[in-house]
Amino acid sequence: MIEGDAPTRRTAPATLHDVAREAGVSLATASRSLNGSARKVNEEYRERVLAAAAKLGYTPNLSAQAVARGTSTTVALLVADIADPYFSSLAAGVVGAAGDDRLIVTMAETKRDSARELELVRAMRGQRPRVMILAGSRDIGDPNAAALEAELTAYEQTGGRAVFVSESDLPFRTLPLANRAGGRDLAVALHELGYRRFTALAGPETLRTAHDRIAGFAEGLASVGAQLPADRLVRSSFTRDGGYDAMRRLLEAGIGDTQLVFALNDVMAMGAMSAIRDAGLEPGRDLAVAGFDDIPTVRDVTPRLTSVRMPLERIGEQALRLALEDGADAASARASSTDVSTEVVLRESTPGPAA
Amino acid sequence: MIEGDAPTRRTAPATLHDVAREAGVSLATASRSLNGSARKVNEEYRERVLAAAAKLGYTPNLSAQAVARGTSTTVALLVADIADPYFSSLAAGVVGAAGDDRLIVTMAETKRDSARELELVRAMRGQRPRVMILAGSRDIGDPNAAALEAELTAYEQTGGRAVFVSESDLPFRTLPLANRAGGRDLAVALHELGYRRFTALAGPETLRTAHDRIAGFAEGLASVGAQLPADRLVRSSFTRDGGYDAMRRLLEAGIGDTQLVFALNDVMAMGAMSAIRDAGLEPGRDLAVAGFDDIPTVRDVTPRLTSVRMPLERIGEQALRLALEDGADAASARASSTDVSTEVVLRESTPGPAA
DNA sequence: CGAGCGTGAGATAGCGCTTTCCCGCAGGAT
DNA sequence: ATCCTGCGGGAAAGCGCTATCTCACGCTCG
Repeated sequence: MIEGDAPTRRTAPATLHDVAREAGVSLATASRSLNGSARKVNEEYRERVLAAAAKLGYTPNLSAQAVARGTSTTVALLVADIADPYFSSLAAGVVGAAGDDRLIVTMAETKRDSARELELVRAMRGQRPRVMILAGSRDIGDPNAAALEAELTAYEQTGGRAVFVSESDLPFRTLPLANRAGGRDLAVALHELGYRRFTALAGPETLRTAHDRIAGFAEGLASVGAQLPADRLVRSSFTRDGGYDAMRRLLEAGIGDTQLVFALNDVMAMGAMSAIRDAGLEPGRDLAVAGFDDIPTVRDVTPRLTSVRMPLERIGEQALRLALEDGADAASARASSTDVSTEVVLRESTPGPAA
Repeated sequence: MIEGDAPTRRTAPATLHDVAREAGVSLATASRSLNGSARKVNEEYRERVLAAAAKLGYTPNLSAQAVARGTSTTVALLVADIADPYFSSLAAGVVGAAGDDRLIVTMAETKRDSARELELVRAMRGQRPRVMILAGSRDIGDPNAAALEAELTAYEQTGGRAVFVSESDLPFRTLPLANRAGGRDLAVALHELGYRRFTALAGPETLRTAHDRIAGFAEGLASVGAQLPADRLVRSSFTRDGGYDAMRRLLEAGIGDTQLVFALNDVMAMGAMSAIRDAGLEPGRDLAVAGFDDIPTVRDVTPRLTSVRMPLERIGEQALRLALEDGADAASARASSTDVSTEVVLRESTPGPAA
């Protein structure tokens, strides 16, 4: 047999069949030995199978298992932007929790486009994932909402479980985030520090998360007799550059008597601080800034940023748990939001107004 | 038929079989219509099938396709820590590029543990991914290296493609990162600014990436007649907290005549800057700081951080491209590193030594 | 001492697909 | 007219598994 010294050729991966033959047992026995089925198998056989599997470097074909079993071990995760610390922390939580349950997570980016999101949901359905976690925020009045609902309803009818992180109007399991309460608490805390006149750097008007945070903030101010006038809102995109840009425009238009700028999330706040500096002012001293989310890096910016802590990794874990836990109808299945409650963290970016 | 008003029950997803029946054609025809096989199918039949598929909300079962075709459309991505901006940017690049090719990416975290990494590679092999991207840095003298090599060799023999991002000693496709050259350029640039006495905040001694950056930095200094004494190296973990901690220890021990601290990556640098501030000093003015990677947030810290730009998203894309492109033997298959070349970005954290 | 039974290994029927292979049916060449 | 060819639909054989079913074997029990 002159195969020469040709390099080892491409071979098909070892199959269960190969293992069974190598061990001299039936396919059924091999399968039972390697995955701990309900049935018992003779210890001697079991060892033979295990040895054969190790020898051949056998790894069960997950796809085949999924087909045969009719269930997969996949978790599908949809985020707006992976590079955004908010989503990457959340993803870390999901991936971590999934690993504990030996689930595999597949991930895709919606890029904040609901049409794209819809398309992705369709595509991911093909994986027959056990759960699907939608972490991008919802748009109010999203024209694709109905289609998305239909798609997810179909998905759930076929045994899947959809979970939204943060409020949605859709009838699926939801991990509510305390955006509103957080906004409220922040407003009260800032008021207590002595701040009275605020301007908000808001995300797109339709973004549910942005809406809730602003609404909460306004409520909080109202509760202490202050207010956030409607003209004190600058709209932009929900990103770092959006924050920078909004702040720049605000400064150009004149900040009036604003004492504190509330950016609706930390990355926007960081952009805003840079814009403030680029205008020759000192954030914190000349103009206070507050953010939202408390992403890790806000501890390392100067001045350290006041924010509302969202336990992002934990939220990711909880989202998966919520999806996995059985029973209860979707409507009532909202995680106890105490688990993911927020907390205002006051730092140097809000030193209190000049005396 | 009295089904009552029972809520719609859980049903199995529509199968290709259902679609074929609905359309009144054979399974084969349905399959051919929905996936554009080599064979043509009568336009009228095709439309009937497409209509039936739409009506039933059919989505092809990817697992079944993978089993039948013998190939998957999965990309497996291994990173050290998803929440780390370095890896999340890289992941964004991979996910983006994968989306263009209609590939699905599954993701796992090694937590910088090579034993865990090995285990994950094994597990992911079960998915029969088309490519596997290992993005965590290699350890020099990693005791699991041989086992990893064996595992990946087996993987490639069965038709998969493994790619390392950044240098490894293992014989697989590699996307080399210009860690050494970047370190060299940085050293020269800093020297040119007038800095002469440096201390490095290094990652673990065994981390290949850290090693290369330091080595390049030392080389760069040597090339201009300066040097980095061996006792000017503080070891710690490769994270933000590692940077903070190393800097704290350095300050406690006394920084001597050090003019500039070179943190081996940006998150460490950010930690270090916080440590400097917590010690009552002003980064940039009292002690210059330089980082590496140029992650997005370094534009927003104060002072803005001097760094070496690594086009992370692009690197992620390239890694996938490299994995996908066929031909050539693994050894020679290294991406042209010009595509992912680095660039020193001087900013305010290195204003030049006091005159 | 034979019927009944639990045990556990093996054969086999799927799971939802793809992809041969087979065949009947035009249409062109002879 | 006859033969061959190309075309395209359908039957069916897998793909790598799991789970049901079958069945031989060694027991216990009356």
